[in-house]
Amino acid sequence: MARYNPKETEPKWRKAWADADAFRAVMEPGKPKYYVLEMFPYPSGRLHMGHVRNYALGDVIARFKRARGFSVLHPMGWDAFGLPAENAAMERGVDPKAWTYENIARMRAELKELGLSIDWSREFATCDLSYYSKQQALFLDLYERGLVYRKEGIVNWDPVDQTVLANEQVEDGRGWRSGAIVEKRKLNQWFMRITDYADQLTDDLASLDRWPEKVRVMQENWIGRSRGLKFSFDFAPAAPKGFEAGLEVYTTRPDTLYGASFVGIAADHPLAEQVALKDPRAAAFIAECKTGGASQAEIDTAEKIGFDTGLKVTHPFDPSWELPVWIANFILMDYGTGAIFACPAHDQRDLDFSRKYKLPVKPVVLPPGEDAATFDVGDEAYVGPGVIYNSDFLDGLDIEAAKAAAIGRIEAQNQGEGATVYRLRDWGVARQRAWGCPIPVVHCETDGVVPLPKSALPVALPDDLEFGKPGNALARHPSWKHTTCPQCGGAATREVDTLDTFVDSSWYFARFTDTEAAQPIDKTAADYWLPVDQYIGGVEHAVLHLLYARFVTKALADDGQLRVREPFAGLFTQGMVTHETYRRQSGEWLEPHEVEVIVEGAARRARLLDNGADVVIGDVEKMSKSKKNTVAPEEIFDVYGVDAARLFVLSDSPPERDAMWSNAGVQGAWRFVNRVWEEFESQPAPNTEEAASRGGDGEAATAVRRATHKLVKQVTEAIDSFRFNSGIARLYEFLNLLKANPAKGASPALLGARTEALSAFSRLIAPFTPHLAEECWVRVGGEGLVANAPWPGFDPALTEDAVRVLPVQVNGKRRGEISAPAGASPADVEKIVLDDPEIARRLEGLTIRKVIVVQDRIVNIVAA
RNA sequence: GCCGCGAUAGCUCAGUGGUAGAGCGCAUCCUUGGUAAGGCUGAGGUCCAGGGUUCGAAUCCCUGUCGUGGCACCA
Repeated sequence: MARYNPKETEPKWRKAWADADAFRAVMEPGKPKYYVLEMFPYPSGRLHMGHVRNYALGDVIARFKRARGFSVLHPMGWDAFGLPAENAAMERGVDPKAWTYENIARMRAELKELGLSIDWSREFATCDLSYYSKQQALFLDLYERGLVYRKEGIVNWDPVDQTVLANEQVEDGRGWRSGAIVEKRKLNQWFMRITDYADQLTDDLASLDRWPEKVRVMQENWIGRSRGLKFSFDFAPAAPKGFEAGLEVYTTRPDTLYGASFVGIAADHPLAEQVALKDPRAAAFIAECKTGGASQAEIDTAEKIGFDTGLKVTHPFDPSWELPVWIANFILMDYGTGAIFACPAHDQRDLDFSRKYKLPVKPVVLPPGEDAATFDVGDEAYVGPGVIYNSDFLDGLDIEAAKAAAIGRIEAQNQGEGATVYRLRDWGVARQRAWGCPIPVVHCETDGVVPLPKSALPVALPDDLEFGKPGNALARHPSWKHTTCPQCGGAATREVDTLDTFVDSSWYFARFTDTEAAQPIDKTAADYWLPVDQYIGGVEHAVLHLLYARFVTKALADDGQLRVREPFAGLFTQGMVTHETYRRQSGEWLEPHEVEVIVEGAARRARLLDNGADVVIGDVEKMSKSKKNTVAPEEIFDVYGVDAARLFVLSDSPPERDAMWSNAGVQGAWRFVNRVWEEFESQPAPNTEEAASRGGDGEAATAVRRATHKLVKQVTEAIDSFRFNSGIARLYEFLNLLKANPAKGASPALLGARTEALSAFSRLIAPFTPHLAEECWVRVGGEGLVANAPWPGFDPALTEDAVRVLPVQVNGKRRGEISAPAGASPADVEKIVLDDPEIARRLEGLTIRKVIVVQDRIVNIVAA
């Protein structure tokens, strides 16, 4: 008997799919559509196990939906602009474009080896002129709608990558790629008005019922909508210059206004700067605030410090009540108005500050059950519910009513109004990099910033960029930027900034619906295919990419270019692929293939393959180059075949959790592949006589038939609910059942049942191990490709057993079992139970209080 | 600090009110012309802890412990 040979069969079937053009997506009116998309890869040049898992997961869905009769779109492309290409150019003197396209070629070959059901005719890279020129047209559309603008602003500057970063790209005060401490710089910058959509982006999260709750919460927190009151304090006696209108503050707790203790402003507030001009001590204090570290740990532990400006403001509800104005280091200029009123009794930060500087602390919210005469806050601010007191006209109200009343009074006094404030800032989209989509705008001495007309597109990148030194190679190109102004015809220079690569990825899913269209987006194709029914990728994009894509989709919908207002109806965030780590005694990391793991009973140890030296087995961690705990997919494909690798990453754990790669695990999957093939080979080739005898009686045949129908049901449900690992577990079990009912010596009835079973089985494994499935499908006499075969159905009647074995409990303890027909009435079952001699023996001397029969499940007798 | 998630066999995980399961690993035995293999059989579990609801709890509720992810001086 021939061992299953993936090296022969796998390429053969990939060729068969390509020859048949099996995965071309076609718009078919009257047929339900399904758009499956995995987050497209950055062409780093190497496929890693994370990719294998991501694309295998998507492929299961795509193949399953195809078999279920959907018209499926499952495309692939490349997120190809970005810094790594420029870094490679700088380090190795290669051309970023050539480097990128070579990487794409290599990764495409590796991806194709995975046997994915992808429509490769739609492939594109974001660095293709045919893509980014369309993006330039979209940029102009958004510019025209006022959603793109330019302003001087303080930006995050990454000194290592020499570029501006969006807020979302700064983590703990460091650049998300370089890890360098981010500096604040004042620059002219391009922004997209994502804040215009802050409300929609928050509200529409509720409609994304097939998104993980976790991601929705993260986006909601990121947008950070809060409702409160903006109002101005009047100065007493006289306002400083420029503040005649008062000092504007924002609060979410207007109900606690009578607990006010002081007013605080950020160190970089304009008023603080003005005070510093006259008072050197204030200037020194502000300088001190700026020396604090940027990392989260430093911010957390930073002590609250303040400086009394000597200025006073009057309380809005009592002109005779004066409050001091302090500069405080814990107030942020870029949130709200950069100024607050402090109510220490009900805000921990204000309380810490007030205790330190001996400022008054007056509680105004009385917790339930406390006595107004004795209640006091110690060192812990009270932020819970309660009744307002010590607060004049607000006394006796609950918190929500008091908020409304206070806002009403402020509005009546014309001192301010209820306001909604967001944490979200506008999206800075310009990058000072050459390997990106050029911004289609020129700078003219006469006309200023002038967008190009669409007829002047595309603005192509030059092919002869010099990457010898850091900085923007586009800016220092000798001729590229020199052009003429489309308005006055005079000399002008091109914008040398390029777009953030997150712009590239915020509409690519729409381009996939028609990659040939002259317009950026073909309305007919987009209306047919969008939204993406199932989007799959890493949770690390929960905020950045997924928020930008939602914003751009809404903006394009408002521009009439898209019908959908949300791009991704379903989102699945898969876990990472992890692996054990290994180190020498000296602490150096070791690659898995340098190590031999030895199992001794329950214990495991490891040694170096070279010289047998002891190796320390470390924690299981995400595969990473730095810890050397990676396994190259190519090497696995070579040894075990693609199907075994796919099967293992899919079977190991639930898709949303981390999957631990292990050699033993992939070997197990490989053994399964072989055992499956063995089972198909042991079955006599189908002929009409046997096909006619399908079904029939005989206990084994019936058992196999029932198990088959149950299996179809279980696997179908498992795939539908993204529990691929448990679907595969059922397939493992089922194979064991087939082995227990072998073809050798089987009755015609059993052979028939086996034929039915194997036919279903070959289709059920197709989403997971597509090559093996094709081979099995041929063996079982299937017509055409299993990739085109319909999903097996099941007979619900056959998924249930006719006779049930019911456990019998006495007082909750299992005391025996009885057999009863499925669906037997409680009275009938009770009779069977009470007639059972073993049960009767257990009940001797006891009085039966109650008999509980759960149909087809269990019987419990309560007795004393 | 706030919001999640998890804890079930040695490992990775199913099981969401009704007899505690799978794969891998481990052990015994068989096969030694599927052989960097295959097969039979088996051992192995206070379902994290405590309390509650229930005839009945791994499952529902409460409290706690440990691990893990995200957010965070956001007024």
